[in-house]
Amino acid sequence: MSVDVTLKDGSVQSFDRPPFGLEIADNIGKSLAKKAVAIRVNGDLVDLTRPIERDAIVEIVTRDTREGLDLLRHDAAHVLAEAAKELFPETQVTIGPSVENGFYYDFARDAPFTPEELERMEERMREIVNRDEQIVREVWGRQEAIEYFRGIGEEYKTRIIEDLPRDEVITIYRQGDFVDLCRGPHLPSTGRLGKAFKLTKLAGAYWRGDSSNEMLQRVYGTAWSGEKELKAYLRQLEEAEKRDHRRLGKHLDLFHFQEEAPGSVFWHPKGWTAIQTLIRYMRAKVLESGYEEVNTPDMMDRSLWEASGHWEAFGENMFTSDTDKDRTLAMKPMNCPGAVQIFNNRLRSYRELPLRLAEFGKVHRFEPSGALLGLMRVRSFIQDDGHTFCTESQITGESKRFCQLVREVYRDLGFDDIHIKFADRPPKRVGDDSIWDTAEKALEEAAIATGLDYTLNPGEGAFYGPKLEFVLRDAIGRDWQCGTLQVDLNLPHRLGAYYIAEDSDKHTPVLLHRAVLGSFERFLGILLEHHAGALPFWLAPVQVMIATIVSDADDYALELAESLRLHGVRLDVDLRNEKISYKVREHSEMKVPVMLILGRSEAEERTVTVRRFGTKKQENLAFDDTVETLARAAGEAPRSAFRTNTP
RNA sequence: GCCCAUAUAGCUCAGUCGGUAGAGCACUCCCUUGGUAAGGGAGAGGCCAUUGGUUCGAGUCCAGUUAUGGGCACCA
Repeated sequence: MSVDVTLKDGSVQSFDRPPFGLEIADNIGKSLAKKAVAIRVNGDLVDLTRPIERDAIVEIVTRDTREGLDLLRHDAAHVLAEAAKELFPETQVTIGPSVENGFYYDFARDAPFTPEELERMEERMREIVNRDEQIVREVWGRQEAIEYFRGIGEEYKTRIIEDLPRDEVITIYRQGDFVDLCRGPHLPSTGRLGKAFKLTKLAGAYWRGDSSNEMLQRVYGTAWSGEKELKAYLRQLEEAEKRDHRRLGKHLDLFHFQEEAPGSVFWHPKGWTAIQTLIRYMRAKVLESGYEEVNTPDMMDRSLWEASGHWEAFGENMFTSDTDKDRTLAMKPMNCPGAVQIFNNRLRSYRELPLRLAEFGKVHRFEPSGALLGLMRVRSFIQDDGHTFCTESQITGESKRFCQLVREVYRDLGFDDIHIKFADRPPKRVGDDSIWDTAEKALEEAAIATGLDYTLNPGEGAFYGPKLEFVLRDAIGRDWQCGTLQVDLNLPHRLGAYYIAEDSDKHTPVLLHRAVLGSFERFLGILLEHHAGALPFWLAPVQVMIATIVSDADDYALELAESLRLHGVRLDVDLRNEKISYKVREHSEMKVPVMLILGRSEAEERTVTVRRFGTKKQENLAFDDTVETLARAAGEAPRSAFRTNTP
């Protein structure tokens, strides 16, 4: 019996018996064999140690590919499980997949692991790698597997097997004395894992991801194809930590949190300036896009929330007040019911549609304590909210208009890498399928019209309608979901909204909920991390710092400051008795976009030395030119503004 | 909400075996007027998150609470 395998380059290797992936790799080259982690046989990933029984098209998968790395990480999880079982035999294993940047394994045991035990497990993992144990695949009978795992007290593994489909082939991987249920494939031996891994953290995690189940002990680790990659990853973590908006918020004196108001921000003057600048910008953009701005009450009677359905669905996350003994008032977690009241306040004609109401409303949500995270997840925040009342046939046009707005805003704010997620009908929903058809088609058409990438999230829509979600990628490659467009086929009806159509009858409008930035608080957090704290000129709380070299220049500095201030430039003056290098250092650390440096010669010649953030270059300008340039920059739209922080 | 960790000066952090709290930066004052990332000196600043317990004695050990962080669950 002979087997021919065809390689990626079209060449063929012939064997007179079923070959192993390892042999094929070896025939191609030693270095490839060294990097190989699996082989792709007619499209399926297969162990390097498994014979290839018949002719096939094959491709060696190496550790430096996406798939190879996943496999490597999965192996790391197995080695971790082996280490845990050796050290703590009473611990039960459950599941251990590869994840982005690494892997984890969930264990069941009475007491959580301690940080010391984490270290011991990592040491043991290195021993297991050094032992270079063969990893052997075996096919077992279903009953045999259940009895085996039950016999050794592995209840979770037993349950996993019991829940597998009847016809599933049960495969077992054996490495040393450790035997685990696994689909595979795996490396030929533990030695191939290499040294580029590290256990990183301990966490609790619910069995099967369900909070009503017991909590397991999760051990996270990271693993890479080589030590260079591991180091690069650890460096990247450090970089992300430096950009952490919580650190920057403190350092740049933007905001703080304190115990008395968990999840709510104390905005300092500089932080609030940035927020207000963002709001001003968004206000101009939405007015330009055909919205009118409204404002609705922060607290409204419980009955309204019952009518809207919020009380039942989200009541547990709403703050309430019983100051008035006779009624319960609730803080708004969303602005939409208020917007509907404005729509309902008088009879509406179809001629008014689409009616676009924008609201920069502050909402309060009682988020679970464990969910709070700096500015990213808070209990009260300002939304750049908007509600459009329209007819079914207007959904497409309105959606396109909104997608256009989102694109412009994101581009203005410096985000060019954007994609859209389209969430269509969930199994449980309200409304006829025909109107879902219309709504989904409208959103999809609008998404396509943007020319941006979009992906389908099947069944992820809200019960009241499908939605688009706008995701942007920041400077260090992280994705943030910010904008959203949701069609609501439910709320207008629930709150009795209607308009008089051409046929003189009452019709229920469709409501579009939409936000571009989402929450101003969170978006500023994203901007801070994106820019590593160095906000662009138009957004910087302090745009210009005037620093003197000698006190003889003080009067001149104050004159320049006054002139710039009159032209709308946000600035500070540093007349302190300090050396100029000291001042430069300090204001550079505060990431002020422009420093104007004044010494004796500037004062005498009525010039200004300009130093922009991120560069050491100095520029000497006349007094009037400086004022004019900076005044123009301060008045300009964000995108075209004085780009000072991109050297 | 659940699991784990953490909480010391405005900030970043040290504090051994339980014996009355320390550094650097920032701040105030003095000297220095110096040309592009830290000039020098002096001073002030702490109910060691909070409540209780153990102890002759607690920043330190134990328990509760709160907040924060990392995860899980949640995210209208």
